[in-house]
Amino acid sequence: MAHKAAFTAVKTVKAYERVVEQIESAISTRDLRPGDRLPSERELMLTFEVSRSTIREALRVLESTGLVRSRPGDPRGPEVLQASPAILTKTVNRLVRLETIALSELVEFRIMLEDAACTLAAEHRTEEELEAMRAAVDAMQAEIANGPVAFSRADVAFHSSVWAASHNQLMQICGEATRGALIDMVTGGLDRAPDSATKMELSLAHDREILAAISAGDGPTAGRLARSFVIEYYGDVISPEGRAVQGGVAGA
Amino acid sequence: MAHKAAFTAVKTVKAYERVVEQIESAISTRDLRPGDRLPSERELMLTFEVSRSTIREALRVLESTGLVRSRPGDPRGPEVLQASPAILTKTVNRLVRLETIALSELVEFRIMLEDAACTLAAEHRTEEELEAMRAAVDAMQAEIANGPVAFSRADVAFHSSVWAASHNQLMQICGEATRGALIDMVTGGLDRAPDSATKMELSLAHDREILAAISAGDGPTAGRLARSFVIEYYGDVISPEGRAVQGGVAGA
DNA sequence: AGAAATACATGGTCAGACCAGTACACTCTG
DNA sequence: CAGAGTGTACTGGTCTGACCATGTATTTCT
Repeated sequence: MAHKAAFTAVKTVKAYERVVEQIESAISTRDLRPGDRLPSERELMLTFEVSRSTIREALRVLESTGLVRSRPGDPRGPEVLQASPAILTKTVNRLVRLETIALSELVEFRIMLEDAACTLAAEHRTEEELEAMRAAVDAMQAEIANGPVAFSRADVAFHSSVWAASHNQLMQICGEATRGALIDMVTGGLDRAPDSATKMELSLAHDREILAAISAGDGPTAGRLARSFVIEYYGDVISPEGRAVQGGVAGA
Repeated sequence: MAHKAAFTAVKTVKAYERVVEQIESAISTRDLRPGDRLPSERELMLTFEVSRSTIREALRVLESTGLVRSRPGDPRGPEVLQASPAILTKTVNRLVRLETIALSELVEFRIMLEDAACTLAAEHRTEEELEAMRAAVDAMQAEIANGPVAFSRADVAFHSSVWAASHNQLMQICGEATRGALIDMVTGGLDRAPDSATKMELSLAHDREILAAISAGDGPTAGRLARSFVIEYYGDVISPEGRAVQGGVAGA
């Protein structure tokens, strides 16, 4: 060996991975926007100079990532999708199910989110958003008669309206993701539907309290209330020592 | 129509999806455990009675989900992997980048995370983690002489150790993601390296304060400190009205 | 002009082939 | 008998070419 050259490691990059890489990067640079169409598989194999199998494998991973959707028979080609927290939910779910992430962590995270969202909502909400939240609470009231499932759906809608009022998309996204994951994990899909009318009334009362604080612009109170209600709600599913119960409540 | 039968919607399920489904479910029921080997693609195509392309597409999505890894030439077949939150990081990152998120929202989110992480760290940290944090702070001290870039790296390491001590992987992941996004947005990659020794000293002093609170097990103080330091750090880059500055500081 | 039938390209799946690479058993050697 | 070197069978990665059912867009017919 003449030179002690600074060679760099050579990693075999699979062809389909490079296809994924390029398309993904085109999406993240906004060269491809939601609603746009990718060329057909047969065209892609020409531009990337690979076989259709390779193109298809790339499309499958893009599809599993939620970036793209292929529909058979559509001559316009695969569609670029709008990014959605749904995929996040699925991933979190899997991790919780595989016990890589403890349920208590999820609840902790949820507490923090709910606190922050309510705090911010109290400070940033517009009149329209306030109106939407009031309407959501009224809807909950109305849905009590229609049973726990309908009520839970209305409850979810209320919380969504709060997140929207927080004016923070990240919290909205994480909120959606954790809600989805918690629902699936805790009850297998029923959102811990309150089993009795009194429980529904209680939930409703809680939400009314929060709404009042948000309406009054009292961020700290809104946050504290949200925090304690989540703890109450999920108190029975967190770890025995009650890890998630602690954590900065600090309520004066 | 004789009967008004309760037919259920029929969705065309693609073949590779059913393969994914079955393997994934086998993993989540622990029928397949990390380290186990899947049959080779050629065997799988026999047991599932589909072509190899279909099997491969299924394996690609499982691989992109981080559940499985295929290596060429390995006669033992694809390996079932230990589930890891790393995959979540990628998803969160993509979401943060794809969603047009205002800088102020990112900072807000960051404030909330840092607060919660420090609060939790103060309550859950072990002795070892405390030691790691002390070591990280000492490293920062030492790196001051080596310039802002080295110092920033050490600073990041300290915060990582705090997140680790929070025992909440979700916060850890979101913390990493927001840090990355903030670095990209604010400076295009330089992590706002403090430009003067005095600024470095200031950062170090802040971190020492936080560490002291964590060490004392004083969650509320640790959280409040973290919050105010992040605000101070990013105060000049958030929106004029200082939206992100508010929000539940509620410091006594 | 509106409705019905058609044409065509698309994605989903399959079969069969070739190659480079790895794990493992085998052989040769000391 | 132990260790180093060789071989080989089978793996995953990629390609070609084919068939089908389906959805869109055009054409045709009324």
